[in-house]
Amino acid sequence: MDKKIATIQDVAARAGVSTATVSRTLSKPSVVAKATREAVLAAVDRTGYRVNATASNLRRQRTGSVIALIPNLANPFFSQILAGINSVLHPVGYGLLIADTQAGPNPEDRLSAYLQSSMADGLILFDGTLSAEALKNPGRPPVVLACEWMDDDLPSVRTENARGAALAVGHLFDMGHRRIGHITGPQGNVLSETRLAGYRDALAERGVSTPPDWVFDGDFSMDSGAAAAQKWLQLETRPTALFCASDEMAVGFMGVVQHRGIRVPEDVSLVGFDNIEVVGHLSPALTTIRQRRTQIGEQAARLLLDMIEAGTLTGPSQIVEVELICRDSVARVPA
Amino acid sequence: MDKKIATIQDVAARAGVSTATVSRTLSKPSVVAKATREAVLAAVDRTGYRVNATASNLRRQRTGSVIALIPNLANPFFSQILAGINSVLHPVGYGLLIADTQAGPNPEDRLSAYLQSSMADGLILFDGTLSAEALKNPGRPPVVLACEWMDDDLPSVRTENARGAALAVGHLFDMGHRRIGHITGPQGNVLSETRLAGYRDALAERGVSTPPDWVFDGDFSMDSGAAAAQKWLQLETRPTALFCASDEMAVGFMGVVQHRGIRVPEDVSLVGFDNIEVVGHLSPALTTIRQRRTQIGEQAARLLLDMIEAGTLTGPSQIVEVELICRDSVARVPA
DNA sequence: GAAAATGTTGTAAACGATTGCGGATTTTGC
DNA sequence: GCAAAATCCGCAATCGTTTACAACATTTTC
Repeated sequence: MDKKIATIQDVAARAGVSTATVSRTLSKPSVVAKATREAVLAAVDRTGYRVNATASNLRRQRTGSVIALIPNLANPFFSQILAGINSVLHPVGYGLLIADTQAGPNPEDRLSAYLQSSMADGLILFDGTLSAEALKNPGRPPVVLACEWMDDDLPSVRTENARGAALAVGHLFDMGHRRIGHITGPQGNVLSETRLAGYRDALAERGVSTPPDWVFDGDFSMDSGAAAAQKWLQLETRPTALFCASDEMAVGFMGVVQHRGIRVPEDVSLVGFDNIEVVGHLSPALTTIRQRRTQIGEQAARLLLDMIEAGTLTGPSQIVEVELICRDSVARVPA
Repeated sequence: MDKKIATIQDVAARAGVSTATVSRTLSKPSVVAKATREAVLAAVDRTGYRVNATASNLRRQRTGSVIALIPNLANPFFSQILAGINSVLHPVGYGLLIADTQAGPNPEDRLSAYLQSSMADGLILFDGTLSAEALKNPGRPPVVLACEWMDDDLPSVRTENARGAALAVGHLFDMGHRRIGHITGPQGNVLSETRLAGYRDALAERGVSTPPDWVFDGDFSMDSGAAAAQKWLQLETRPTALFCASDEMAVGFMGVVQHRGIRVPEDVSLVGFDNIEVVGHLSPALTTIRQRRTQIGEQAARLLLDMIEAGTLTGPSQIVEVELICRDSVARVPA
């Protein structure tokens, strides 16, 4: 059939009009007369023409895609966010390119490269630790930060981290717990620090004080949750409840303590953060703070599109709500 | 500083050469004289020039990206594969576009759209149920199937599904189990069917027969594993062991039976499939069949690149090895 | 020392679309 | 019935590269 892929010229010839008219029929149908429009559409149909995105993008001085820069692609936390991003990008004709910042040697250089590469009309950045010089360059494409954020005034979409921590700790307190520990995220990460601060504030507010060795260093990974469990086991007086800065760490923690025969929640209560899918299927199902990942992705994409459209480098940061999901990993402590 | 983004013209002017020479310096440095080369590179440096990918792609009749078509982006199973794909694509200058096939209304049309969209030089398809007419079109870009495969002779990269099933069932048999059930993947899916067949063959080979209600319909999701558990609970004579066609279903199953106070593996043994990260942290840690997801991604990407390079629509299908990972979810049955 | 081979660079034509401008043609207003 | 306005469409330039071809200079070969 189609020996070659049809170009706009072929369509124009077939419909007996100029390429300009074909182009207009496809992009602004209202300006072309009904009869011609139909002729053109018929020709498009018969030739199986699809506009060549590359040529179109070149002429329109854009790329038609945005890049999501993710610290670690293998982390399932991001997949749902990507789905959210894609769901808004695709309908308006943008493609989603993905790249992991931590895969290569020096992440900052790679960010710079992406910023200048003219490969995308905008970026969504999931790694707040990156702060390339290139972000200062006024000629760069728009960037929005998702989840994390930076001191600079880059627009961002993030969740109510402090409130999430407060909800978690408050819930434990309300259930009678007074010995409440915490497993942190990686040092230097804004998420970790905000959640840690939220934990401290919530305790202080209620007049509860805790020894320093009840906060365990983690890095959001299951392994680090497991490591925290080892430390917890060695404590002479253990906290009766833990607020974990990520669900994954809660899973890691629960895995090792259960393996030791310790019961959750009877012997230790746990609250996670994120509400990743698996934690609802554990036994016990994990009580956690829900982050609406799809919504984060959607809002970040929408914000970025607006910025691209408006040709601006700034925009309104957005906060998405968290929610406490009560399941079975928290026990009431008898007074 | 840089008021406008520099073009190849700017560089040429600055270096006092033609644009052709600049282009050559950047792509085939060997053909330009050392002195000119250095002058050009210096000019590139001073102007901060980066080649405009869109223009380059247009001229070279390519797009510089490949699309990964994934049934469900929110499924963490794929993220590691994507990481693998990206790790081979990125170094050679290809971008990775992602799209989910099941997001919109009619997946087949969307596949066709992607095939014709001239948005990518090739596709990696993770959904073997799609069989668009467009695949017949000789003008389409190369496609490789990953994980799944089709009756057509599309090249594919997949794991040893049958052998995986055989390993799982064999292990259960060796541990003394004779009442072995199965939770299947979605109907009509090649993976489901191959694993189911592998399960049946392994049993037949050992002269074990099982009633039909010991194979439970699932769809790879945790929820379906949980549903299978409900059915299993209602059986009057229950299998003492289950081979689950996915880890996620094993997790779902384990969640509900443990919730009912049934012990794994003392009361029921489980073997999963995939070795997703979380199952190593459960209590008990899940015995499973490992699929090398990163490797699948890498090989699929490499295969596709070769096909793009060679301009062919076919290529050598590849099988990647599986491995039995013994953990704590299988108990020995006393003779 | 002429002819041939080799090496280096520039000229200019693509690649396939979009769009400002202006010329026809039709409609509207009076 | 005629000028003005509106509508529709084509011409041709343009986006930023790459690359066939030709031109010229320099060596090599015999």
